[in-house]
Amino acid sequence: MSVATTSLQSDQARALLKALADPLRLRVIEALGGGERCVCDLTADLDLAQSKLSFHLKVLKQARLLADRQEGRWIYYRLRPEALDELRGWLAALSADCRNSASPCP
Amino acid sequence: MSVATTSLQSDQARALLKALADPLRLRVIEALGGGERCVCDLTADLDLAQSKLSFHLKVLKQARLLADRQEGRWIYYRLRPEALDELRGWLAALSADCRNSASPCP
DNA sequence: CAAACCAATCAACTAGCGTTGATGAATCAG
DNA sequence: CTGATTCATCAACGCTAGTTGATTGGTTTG
Repeated sequence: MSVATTSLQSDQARALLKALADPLRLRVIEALGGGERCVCDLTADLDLAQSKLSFHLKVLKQARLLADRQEGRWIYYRLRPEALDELRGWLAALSADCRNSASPCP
Repeated sequence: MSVATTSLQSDQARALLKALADPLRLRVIEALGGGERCVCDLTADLDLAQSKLSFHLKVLKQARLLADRQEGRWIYYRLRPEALDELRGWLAALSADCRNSASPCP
């Protein structure tokens, strides 16, 4: 299954990369690496101001790296592995064809 | 083969992600996806101010995404596929364990 | 040698991103 | 209904990263 979902456009890849390229967001991502968590848990575990966490969750969600669901007054976030896999595919395509030598300049 | 070179530290991953998460640098990366190029070629192809390109090449080189070599007065840059592969490994590890459901909050 | 060329570096400026603290919206308990 | 809880949103601020134009260093050519 999963024949490497047709590789990302570079703009989409860039959006994912940008969303991941923040230390705090990476901590969030890794905290969710073990499975779904609610915001209050994340706030406590990562020792973050609530509005700060909320801001970064929004960024990650807009990049479609996270999905969320509401249950009562709690909101649970989870990683979307498909997004990570798409990015992996994009990286794989990139590293495939870069071993050629240069056409000499002069 | 390649048992996924022991996965990156998250700090190292972050450095790679940050270096990649810039539109101009992505254009450089993709321009080098086809093989080694000299700076003057890149400047022309990407239609960039020389100092601007130089700045971004430096960032990419410091992140060890690029390597360079000098030949006369030209300097050739090339992609380091190992860096991309390390990042891919890191992403793979991340997407492996994130399908658990939450421990309910209340 | 001097002149031309390639690329890196620097200082000054700008803008976008993340932070902070307060406020608002939605849900639930009493 | 009232008050408490959970999370999102907002405006103001500060900082860092990228841009710009000029200069410097190093190499080749005449």
